[in-house]
Amino acid sequence: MSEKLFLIDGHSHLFQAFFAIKGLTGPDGTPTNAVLGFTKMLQKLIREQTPDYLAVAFDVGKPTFRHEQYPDYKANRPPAPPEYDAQVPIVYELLRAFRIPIYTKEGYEADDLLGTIAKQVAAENDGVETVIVTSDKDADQLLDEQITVLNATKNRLKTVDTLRKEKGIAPEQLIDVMALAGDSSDNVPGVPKIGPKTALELIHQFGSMEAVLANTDKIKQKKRRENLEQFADQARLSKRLVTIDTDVDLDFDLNECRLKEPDAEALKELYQRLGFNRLLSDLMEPETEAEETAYHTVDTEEAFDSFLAALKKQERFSVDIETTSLSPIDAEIVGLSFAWKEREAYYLPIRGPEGANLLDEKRTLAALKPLLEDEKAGKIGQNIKYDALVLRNADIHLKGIVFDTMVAAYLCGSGSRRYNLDDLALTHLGHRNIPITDLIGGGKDQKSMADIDVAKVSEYACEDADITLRLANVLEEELKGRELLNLFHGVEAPLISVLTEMEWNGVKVDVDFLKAMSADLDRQLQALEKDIYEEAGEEFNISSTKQLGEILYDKLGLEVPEKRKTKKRTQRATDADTLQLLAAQNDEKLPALVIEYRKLSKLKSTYVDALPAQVNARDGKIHASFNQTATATGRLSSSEPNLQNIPIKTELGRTIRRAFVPSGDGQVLLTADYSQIELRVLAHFCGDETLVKAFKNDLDIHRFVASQIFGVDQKDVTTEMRYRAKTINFSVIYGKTPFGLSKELGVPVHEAKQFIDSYFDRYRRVREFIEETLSAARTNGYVSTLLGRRRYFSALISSKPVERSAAERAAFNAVIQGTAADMIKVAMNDVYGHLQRKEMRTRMILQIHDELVFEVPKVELPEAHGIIEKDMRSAITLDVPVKVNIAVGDNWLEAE
DNA sequence: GTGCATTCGTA
DNA sequence: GTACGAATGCACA
Repeated sequence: MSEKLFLIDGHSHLFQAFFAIKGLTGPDGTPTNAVLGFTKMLQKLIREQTPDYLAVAFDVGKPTFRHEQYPDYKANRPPAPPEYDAQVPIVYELLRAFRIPIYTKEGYEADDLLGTIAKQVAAENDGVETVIVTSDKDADQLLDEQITVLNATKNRLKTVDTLRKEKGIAPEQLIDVMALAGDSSDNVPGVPKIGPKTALELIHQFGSMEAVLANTDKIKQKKRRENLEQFADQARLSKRLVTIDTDVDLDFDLNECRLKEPDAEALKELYQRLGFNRLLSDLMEPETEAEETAYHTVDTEEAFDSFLAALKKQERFSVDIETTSLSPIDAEIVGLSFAWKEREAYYLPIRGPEGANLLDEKRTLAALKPLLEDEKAGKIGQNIKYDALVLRNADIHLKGIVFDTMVAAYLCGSGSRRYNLDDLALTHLGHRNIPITDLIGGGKDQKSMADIDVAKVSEYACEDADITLRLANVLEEELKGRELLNLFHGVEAPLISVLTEMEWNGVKVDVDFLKAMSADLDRQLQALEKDIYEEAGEEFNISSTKQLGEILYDKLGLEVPEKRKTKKRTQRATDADTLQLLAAQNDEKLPALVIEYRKLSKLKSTYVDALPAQVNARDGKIHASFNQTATATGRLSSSEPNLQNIPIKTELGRTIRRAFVPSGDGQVLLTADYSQIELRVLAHFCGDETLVKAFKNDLDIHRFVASQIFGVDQKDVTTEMRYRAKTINFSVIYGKTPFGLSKELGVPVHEAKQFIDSYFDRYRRVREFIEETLSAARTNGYVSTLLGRRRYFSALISSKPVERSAAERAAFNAVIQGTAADMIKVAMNDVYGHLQRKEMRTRMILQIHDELVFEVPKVELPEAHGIIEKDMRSAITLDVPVKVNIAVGDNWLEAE
């Protein structure tokens, strides 16, 4: 078992704490905020990381060797505030009380000392791993097999591997990247026009800075090449500045750093003086376990056998899986925890540090598989879709999902939008969990759970299973009280398995097609960029709304169109509508060019370049997340990437859909979308005879409404009339105001008001239904969808008209949008069930609010078509017919 | 680095 | 006017 040395960059943490905590002083008025933050960090580090050795390094404010090379080094740093300086000696005192050695050396920064110590320890002590604790990313250059870098505030551990994964380079190459890019906060010059991204690209391409500088002839971009040639020496200087000196002449003794018990008396005295009462009381009496729990680690075959026998007897149990990754598709199982009785739980360790007692992965999973796949054994989880996906990776199809605390809490609709276990435990159980970040950190490069001490993971995992179980019991009652049990057990819980399967399936993407498209867009963008600079008379960042505004309104002197300030009124608007106006009102070509530029760069950055980066290397597919607890109305959302906003409205944009293809030979894509679902829902709810009849007769609803409000025959409806009717139809669903409609249609407000009035005159029931809905909502405090999904509102009775109207619009819309969401969710469950029972190979791969996309083996096409159409149409019976349009093609573009 | 603001893609 | 998520720039610490 190797030993661990933790080397802390003192100022890095002290400074962070200084800004993170505000206005804290001791009894005598001395500022103590930074000291408190530092102390907490230190305690947490000692508690959770169990260092064997610990040392802290500080900068001393004297000029360093870097200043000698480059007097402007860090010249733009404002001096530290006096409240900060005053706390440095206190931290020295604190560290002495903790009996932790402090290292400083004139002329050097803390980084240099940490680097020197780390490399020295690595060279001289085989068994000692060094962890550098800092939030300064410069330290990443020190990474090697025995040296890692920990950000203690974020609890994120960097290793050679994570650096390679993240940036695709080795630690020493990082120096070159930083040298080329420079660093504005340290005033390292770098090479002009080369930022971190470009620098990384160059190093990828050439391997090192010197190689870049020697091969500038291979660089296409003129300006970039010139800069690299002209500023080569500046790059070399930058490299000297950013390189951490690992060869400082320093008296270092590892033995001095061995962690000792703190000097309790000195610490007590210090805490007292600083007024750290909480820490003081912790020091006096150890924390008492508030709740008696029985958490067990099952780490032998015998223990597992009796555990499994007990588990089999349970009607329902909670399950939680610890893994090595947040992304289920590449997660490896670290362990599983189970609970069926409150305050009791079991943890099955599968992976752990060297030497830990573990269960065999294959045998354990094989033994659990029948039970996990047994529909009759009820599974309870927190975000159990994640666990289901992890198990799916191990070829276990989790069945019998009866409760998900995250989904239940979402349905109960606190509107909090945060449904993580820790918050739920706090609000529903008054229990404070061990935060996961305490164990493995947060963010995207978390420390691997597999490297954490099994006993610790066990405690954490058992708590999770236990808390999940206890939460389920509480939330089930809450659902009941809100009459949400049917919606939960009938729709949302079954949907979890459907979403699991959909995410697991993923969607195949033609990367080559997108790559070609990217190159094409790139050429067009470069040409546009050139034209724009010419029109503007200077180069600027076109993507910066601020800079663009300055060019348009200040330099070119264009007049700001009326009502064209941005929402928060911080700037003058430059959105597409505004630019369109500017183009129409002025002689300048610039606005139109910028519109075009924006269009292309949006497509390129958001889709054409972003999608290939999301493709999973193992199967060439994108596995987006379909989130069940993200929206206020009951819709799903999609993320990483969002596959619910793939372009369709413009010719160029929609060609992106050509890249979405079936994953196997002999398959096609099938799309099935609800026609006018929200208007049908509206017609159903309000029961307006005319509207209902129009749908029963399968009329073009916009044309029909146009003929009625403009008083002409349907055959005489012009394109313009239909367009206006369509806009009004949508306005109704979104909560109409004459003002908004006038803007949308480009007609005067009074005219827009006339449209709305004549709409409501014609469809009286719609107006009445809106009034009834809002009246009930004011009484109840919530609105309900057809299946009883609720959304709560408080602003409906606000005395501020702006707030009140906004709430009214959202409330009414939530009924319509939410009911449509209910319908497609039911349809998804039904279709999935049917496909499964018939053992078909047709797979659901996407949901876009009113549309489902499947990949279908051609031989199954007729049957799949029939099932999908029927299940979608009959998901919920309305008083109007439900229409489903189905199309088939070799890719998503052709299947529309 | 984080969070806000702006913009823009979808239903 | 409803409901989202992502990319970008930029000010903030």
